[in-house]
Amino acid sequence: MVPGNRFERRKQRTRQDILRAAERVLADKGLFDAKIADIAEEADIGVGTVYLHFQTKEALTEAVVEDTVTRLKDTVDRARASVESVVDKVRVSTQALCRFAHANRAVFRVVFGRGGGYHDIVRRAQTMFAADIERTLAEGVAQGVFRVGSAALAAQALVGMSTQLLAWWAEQDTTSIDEVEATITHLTLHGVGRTDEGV
Amino acid sequence: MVPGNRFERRKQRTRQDILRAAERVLADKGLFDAKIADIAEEADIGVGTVYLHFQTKEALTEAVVEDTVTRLKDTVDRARASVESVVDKVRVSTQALCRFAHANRAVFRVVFGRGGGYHDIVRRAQTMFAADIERTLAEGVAQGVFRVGSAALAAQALVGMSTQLLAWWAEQDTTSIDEVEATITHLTLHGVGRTDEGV
Amino acid sequence: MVPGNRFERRKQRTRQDILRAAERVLADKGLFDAKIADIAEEADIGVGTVYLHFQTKEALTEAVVEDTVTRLKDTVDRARASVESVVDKVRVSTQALCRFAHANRAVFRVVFGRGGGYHDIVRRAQTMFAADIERTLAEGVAQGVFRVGSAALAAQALVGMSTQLLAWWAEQDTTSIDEVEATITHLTLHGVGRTDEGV
Amino acid sequence: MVPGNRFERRKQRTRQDILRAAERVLADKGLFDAKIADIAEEADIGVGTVYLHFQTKEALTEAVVEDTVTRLKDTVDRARASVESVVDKVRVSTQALCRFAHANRAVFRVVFGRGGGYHDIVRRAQTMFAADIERTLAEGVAQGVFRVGSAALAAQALVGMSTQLLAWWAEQDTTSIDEVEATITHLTLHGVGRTDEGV
DNA sequence: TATGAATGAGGTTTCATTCAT
DNA sequence: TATGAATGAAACCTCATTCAT
Repeated sequence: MVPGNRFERRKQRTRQDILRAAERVLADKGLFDAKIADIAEEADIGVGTVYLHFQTKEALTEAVVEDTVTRLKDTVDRARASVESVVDKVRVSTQALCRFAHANRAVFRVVFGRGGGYHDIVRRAQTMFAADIERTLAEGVAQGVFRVGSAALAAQALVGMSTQLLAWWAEQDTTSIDEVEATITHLTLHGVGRTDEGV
Repeated sequence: MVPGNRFERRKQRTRQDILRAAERVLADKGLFDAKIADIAEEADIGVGTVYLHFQTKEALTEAVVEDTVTRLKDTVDRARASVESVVDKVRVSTQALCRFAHANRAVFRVVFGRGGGYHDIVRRAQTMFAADIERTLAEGVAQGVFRVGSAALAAQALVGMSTQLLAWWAEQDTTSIDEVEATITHLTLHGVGRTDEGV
Repeated sequence: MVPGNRFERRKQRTRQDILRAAERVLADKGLFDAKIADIAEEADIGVGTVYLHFQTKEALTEAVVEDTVTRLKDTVDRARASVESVVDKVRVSTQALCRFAHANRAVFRVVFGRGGGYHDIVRRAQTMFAADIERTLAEGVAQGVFRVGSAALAAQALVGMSTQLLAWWAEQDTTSIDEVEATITHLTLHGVGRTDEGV
Repeated sequence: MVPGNRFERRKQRTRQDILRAAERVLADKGLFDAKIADIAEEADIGVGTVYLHFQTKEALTEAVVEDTVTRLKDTVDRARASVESVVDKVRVSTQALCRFAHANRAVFRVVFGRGGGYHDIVRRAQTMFAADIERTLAEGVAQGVFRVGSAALAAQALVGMSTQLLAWWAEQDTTSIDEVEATITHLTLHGVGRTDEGV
C-alpha cells in the first residue's frame, strides 16, 4: 500500500538481479576480467543501474563475496550447533561445507578459487572459520579426544585444506562431492596414518 | 671470452635483474596492481628493455612464477629422493617446503598467496606436487603404512593444506616456521585424532 | 476558488520552491558542480518533478539567473527614476545595486561571481545595465557634468567594476557593504584623482 | 650530446604543443565544454600523451591559466617598474595590460572572460594585481596626488573594471584596443566627473 | 641492446533525462 | 501532478605495448 514499499521492493529485486548476474559473470570470466558492462548485460539492465545499487565495482564484488560468505557461515554454524561431540562437529561442519559448495559451485569457485583470496573479505572469512574450528579443536584436546600442537595453526591448516580441495573440485567434473567430503573428514580426523594398528 | 658470450652474459644478467625486481614489486603490490613501469623502475632500466626480455607482461609474471616453482620443485624432489621410507618422504618434503618458504617469503606469498591461483602455472604446479605426493601415498598404502580413500584426492588436499598454511604464515609475523612445519607434518600423518589410545 | 486556480497555485508554489532550492545549491556548489538531484533533494521533491516545471537543467539555471536579474533591474530602474540629476542617478543606482547585493548575497555570487559570465543571460543583463548607464552618461555629457571619451565603453567599464567588486565582496566577510558603495560611487564620479586641487 | 637532454627537449616541445592547443580549444569551446580528446586532436597527439604531461584535466587548464597569468604579471611589473610617478605607473600598467590582451586575445578571453573566475588561480591572480595597485594607490595618496577611501577596495574595483572591460572587448570586434586603454586610464584617474571646472 | 615518450583501446564512473507507476 | 528507479551516452583516465633514436 505504501508507495515507498513498492519502490523499495522493486529496487531490492533489481539489486538481487545484479548480484546473481555478477555471480554468473564472475564465475565465468574470473574476478579481474569481469567488466561492469558484462554484468549489466547479463542482468539485462543499463550500466548506470549497477551504480545506483553499488558505489563502485569493488563494492559490487565485495557484496557478492560477502553474500556468499555470510550464507556459508550461517549454514556451517547451524550444522555445528546441531550436534554435541567434537568429532560430530567436525563431521557435520565438513558435510555442511561440502553441500554448500555443491549447491553453489560457480560462486564457490569465485570466492575460494583462483583470485578469491585477493579480497580482504575472503581472508577475514577464513579467519572466522578458523576461529570456530580452533575452538572445537581446543575443546577436543581438553576432552582428550584430539591431539594437536597448536590449535590455532591446525585450524588454519584445516580451513586451507578444505577450501583448496573444494576449489579444485569445483573446477573439474570427475570427482563426486561425497568422495571429497569423505577425504576431508578422514584426513582431518586421522591424517594419512593407519589408526587400526592395534586391531 | 668470445664477445658473443660477454653480450650473452650481460643479457642474462639484465634478465635476472628484471626477474628479481618483478618478485619484489609483485610481492609488494600484488599480482594485479603491479605495473610494468613499476618493475622497470625497480630494476632501474627502461620500460622498453623489459620487452626485450619478455614478450608480454603475462610472460614476465609467468617467468617469475615458473622460476620459483622450478626451484621449489627441485628442492622438494631432492629432499624426497634422499630418504627411503614413505613416512620419511612426507617428513623431509614438508621440511624442504617450509625451508623454501622461509627463504623465499616474499615470492612465496606472490605465487601461493592471494591471487596466486589465478595463474594456470600455479595450478599446474600444484598438480605436479600433488602427483608426487599421490605416488608416495599409494606406495605407503601398498606397504600398509598409510590408509586413505583416494590417494589422488588426499594428495590434492595435502598440497592445499600446506600451501595455504604457508601463505597465511608468510603474511604475518607471529608464528615460527618450525611450528608450521610441525603442524603440517603432524596433521598429514595423524590428523587431529589421538593415535595413542591403546598406549 | 475555482479548482483550476488551486492546482495552479500549488504548481506555482512548487516552482518557487525549486527556484529557491536551486539558488541555495548553486550558491553552495557553483554553477557546474550543482546536480539536478541535489536541487531536487534541497527542495524536498522528486527529480522528475523538476522536469515538470523546467524543460532542462539549462532552463532552470537560466530561470534562476533571469529571476535575479529581473528583480535587480526593477530595483535599479525604480531608484534611477526617483531622482532627476545625472549625478543623483549614479548615486542612487549604485546604492540600489549594493543594497540588492546585500539582500541577495548568495544568489548574487552565483550570477555575477565565478562562472556567472558563462551564461548568455548574464552577459545580456550586463549589456542591459550598461545601456541604461550609457544613457545617463550621455545625458551627463550633454549637460556638461560628465566627461568621457566613449559613453558606451565607459558604461561597460562601470558595470564591470561594480559587479566584480560586489562579487568579490560577496565571497568574503571583512568589508561592510557601505564601504563598497562609497568606493564605487567615488571611483565612478572622480576616479582616483584629486578633484579639489583648486579649492 | 647527453641523451637525457635530447629526450628532455622533445618532451618539453610536446608539452608546449599541448599548452598551445589547449589555449586554442579552451578559447573556442570554453572552459567546461573543452574535452581532453579535443585538445589531443588539436595538438595532433594521443590522449594518453596529455596525461604524460599533466596529471589531470584540471592540472592542464590550471597550467594554461597560470602560464598566461605569469606572463601577464611579468609584463605589467616591468612596465610599472620603468616609470617613477604614480600617475605614470597607472598609465603604463594599463597600457601593458591592454597590449597583452591585444596580443593574447583568445587566451585572455578564456582566463578573464566567461567562466575564468571559476578557477582559484584567476582569483589569486586578481588578488596579486590588486595588491600591486593598492600599493601604488597608497603611495599616491601619501603624495597627495590620489584620493581614495580605501586603497584596498579601490584596487579591487579597478582590477575588476579593467579585466571585465577587456574580456568584453575580446568577445567583439567593433572597438579598438586604444579606445579601451584610453577609457580605462581616464576612468581610473578621473572617473566620469569633469575635472576642469575651474579652468 | 637500451631507452622512455608516445599511443589508443578499453575500462570505470557520472548525471541529465525519461517513463512506468 | 508527483515520484525515483532506470537509462546510456559520453567523459576521464590507465597502462600494456610500440618505436624512433
